[in-house]
Amino acid sequence: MVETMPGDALSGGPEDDFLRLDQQVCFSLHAASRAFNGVYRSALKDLGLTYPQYLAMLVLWEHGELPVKRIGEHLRLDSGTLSPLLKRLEAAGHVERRRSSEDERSVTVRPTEAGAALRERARAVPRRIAAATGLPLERVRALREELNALTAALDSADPVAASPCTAESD
Amino acid sequence: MVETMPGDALSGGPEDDFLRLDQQVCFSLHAASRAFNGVYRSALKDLGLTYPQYLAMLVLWEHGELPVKRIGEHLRLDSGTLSPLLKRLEAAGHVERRRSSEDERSVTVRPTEAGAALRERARAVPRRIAAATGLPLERVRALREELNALTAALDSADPVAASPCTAESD
DNA sequence: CACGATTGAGTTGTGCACAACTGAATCGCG
DNA sequence: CGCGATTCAGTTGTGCACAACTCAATCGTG
Repeated sequence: MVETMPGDALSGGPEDDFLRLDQQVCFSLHAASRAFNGVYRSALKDLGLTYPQYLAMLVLWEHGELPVKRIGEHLRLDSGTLSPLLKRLEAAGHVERRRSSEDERSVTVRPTEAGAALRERARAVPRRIAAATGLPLERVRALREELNALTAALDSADPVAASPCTAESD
Repeated sequence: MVETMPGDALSGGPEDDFLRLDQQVCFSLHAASRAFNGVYRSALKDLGLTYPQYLAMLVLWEHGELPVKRIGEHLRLDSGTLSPLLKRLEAAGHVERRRSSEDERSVTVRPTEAGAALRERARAVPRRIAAATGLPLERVRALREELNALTAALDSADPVAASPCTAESD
């Protein structure tokens, strides 16, 4: 019977280095994302928003009024995630949803007055987050660029998750 | 009645730049994490593992046998997340759980033979992921370092999410 | 030894993410 | 015009993440 002990001869190949390195990258990303989420959780508690709800409000504050579809494009989320999220934002009085009269399939979302007022209170949030990162702004900017490039690469490499028409079909 | 139009005079302050930049950083991280998840979803489909389950198996493959507590320390996850995840891994026949005889509170988890065998098939995964990132290994390593530093900073800045004894109490 | 505090795993409830699907509205081509 | 294909929002089901909690085992100190 073969014992698969850690550090054994069985796990000495370069494949395992790959495995280990790889694990670090994706896991670091995963952990950093959750750590950010935790800090936002604290920062947003006063506003009664979760982090994804905050992202949705950012989009709406910036664009004023958008169909669900457009919000999804900004956040890279589909209706399966957005519909319940927006319903919760509506229940909390932050947004208003109504069917478009031009296209009855579409639902237009926009901040209520209370939702717009919330923006003022949200102004304090980014400062807290920036302080928590402990990084200079340039560093943050560089990191952002790299992550965006990485996301684009991953999306285009994964024909399932990416937009169906992204891959060249010629 | 005040219209809060996008790009209006109301949103011209430096606060909004902060808001916008901030949104980019955390959101980029969030999006990259989800993009990674999507690629792993494809790569792990054959193995019948989700991405978090894969992470747990990586830890177990490396260490051979661990109590739930230790797995949680490696992955930065608590029992609320791990317990159901490990039960699913057990139901799939990948791991075995049993109460420690030394400390009846503790549950020791280790790969079954089938779970250990799965490792061989998992060796193909990192290559696929590395290819999908389209980044050279050095770049990946640098990114990992930065993300780890960021996570550490965020954890220490958030007294709730971090270890209760992290903050100095003197 | 006794008893309060702590530790470890598990459960419950909420919310996010995503695949797969439904159903209605719209589009487009014959 | 008519009818199949597409688009959009929403629903369902599964799984992860986390807060708050339960409960039993263990520890520490008197």
